[in-house]
Amino acid sequence: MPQAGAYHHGDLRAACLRAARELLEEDGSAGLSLRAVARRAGVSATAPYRHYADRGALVSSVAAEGYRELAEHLTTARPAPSTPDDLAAVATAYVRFALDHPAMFRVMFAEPCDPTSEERVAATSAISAYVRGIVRDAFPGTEDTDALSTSVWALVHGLAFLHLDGKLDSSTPEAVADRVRSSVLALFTLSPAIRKAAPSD
Amino acid sequence: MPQAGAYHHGDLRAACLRAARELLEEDGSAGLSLRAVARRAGVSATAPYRHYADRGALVSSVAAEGYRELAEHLTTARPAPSTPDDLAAVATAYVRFALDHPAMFRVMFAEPCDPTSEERVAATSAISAYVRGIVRDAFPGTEDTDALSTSVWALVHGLAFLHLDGKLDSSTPEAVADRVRSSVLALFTLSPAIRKAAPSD
DNA sequence: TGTACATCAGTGAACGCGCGTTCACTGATGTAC
DNA sequence: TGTACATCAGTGAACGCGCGTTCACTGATGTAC
Repeated sequence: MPQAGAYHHGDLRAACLRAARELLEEDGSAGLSLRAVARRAGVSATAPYRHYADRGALVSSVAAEGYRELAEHLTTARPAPSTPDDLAAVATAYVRFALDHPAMFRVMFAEPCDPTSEERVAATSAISAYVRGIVRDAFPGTEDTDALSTSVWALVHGLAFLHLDGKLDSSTPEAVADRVRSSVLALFTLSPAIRKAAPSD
Repeated sequence: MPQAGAYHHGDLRAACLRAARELLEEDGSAGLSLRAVARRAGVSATAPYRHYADRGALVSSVAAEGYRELAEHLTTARPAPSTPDDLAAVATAYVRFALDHPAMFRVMFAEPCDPTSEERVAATSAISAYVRGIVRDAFPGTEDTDALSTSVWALVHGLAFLHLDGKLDSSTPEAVADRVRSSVLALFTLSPAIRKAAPSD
């Protein structure tokens, strides 16, 4: 019996993923094309069809890999986050990832591809579970952890895209980090004004 | 002297914008192509070049129009927002706009086009000024209004994209509205837990 | 008022491009006897 | 161990597509005298 995928090329499936990654790193505004991936992998334009049903399947795989890398990047930043401060650090890491890998980030989120791909769904829900975990640890008294987790993810995700799309200045890493940090913390230090303005909500 | 743009076609510049809008409304996942716009406007493929330097210029104009519409949509939702509750309503309107006009929203934010276009810059800063205004009114005691405004915008923007990209369920308008509402408010009702967890921040 | 001219919005053919996907194929690898 | 066969990864030509942009042009409109 063959070692999985060790026929002619070696392992074209993995090689395609690697090639796709390289292309995305090299051109931050690139779209991902099957042909370009094949070219980069040193293989005919149609070879990838032996491993991916169509372009969408490749994109989904690349995206799934991106989610895993993002998750890893976040846990590296703070292995056991448990305070608002840790949360801010993780938020910064998220935005940093987006800015350091813009094309990949767009493939992960902006590329319209099969939203039911198992790999993608699993990878995405891993991220939201991760965020939920941090929020639970950082704010143990919270009633609706799910709502708060969504808020946090959305806040950070929005910061990532606003920077990525040039709506917020991202010329230096420090400026970005400061903004992310202060944005995250600003929401958490609002309390006095809020409680006065909306006592019944 | 001619009435501005009233030569052969009437006003092709405006007709192109209208055509672009129609195309974006009809196909929510459409990219915007010069040729498709020309076709829809009933004009040869090259006619738009009399009015736009290139594709990017058209896209910038369309995006600018989108920003203006978004702003209008928000002020219609709450003409004089001044409470956290108003803020939640405006947030919901923002996300609703994104979901009702997905292709337009992507052109406005995800389409890589000239970020220095005067029209675009003006329209974008109008939005951020608007958000800042609400935040100032809703939370008069806030120290760093800019940071808080950025947070609010990012939160809402992130919610818009996470829904748009299928990371959050958007099957019914009510579900979306509830989630946006509770996400926005969750951040504002966090205070007790936060202050306990991060007294020195 | 009428004519000659300049302007310039819109045309249509053509360019070269990269794309996703199909198809019949080839040739290396693995398998049965 | 050796041979015949089946499998299947990768090939290469071809399809039809839509795109952005160029160019020399045409013909309607506006202007000067």
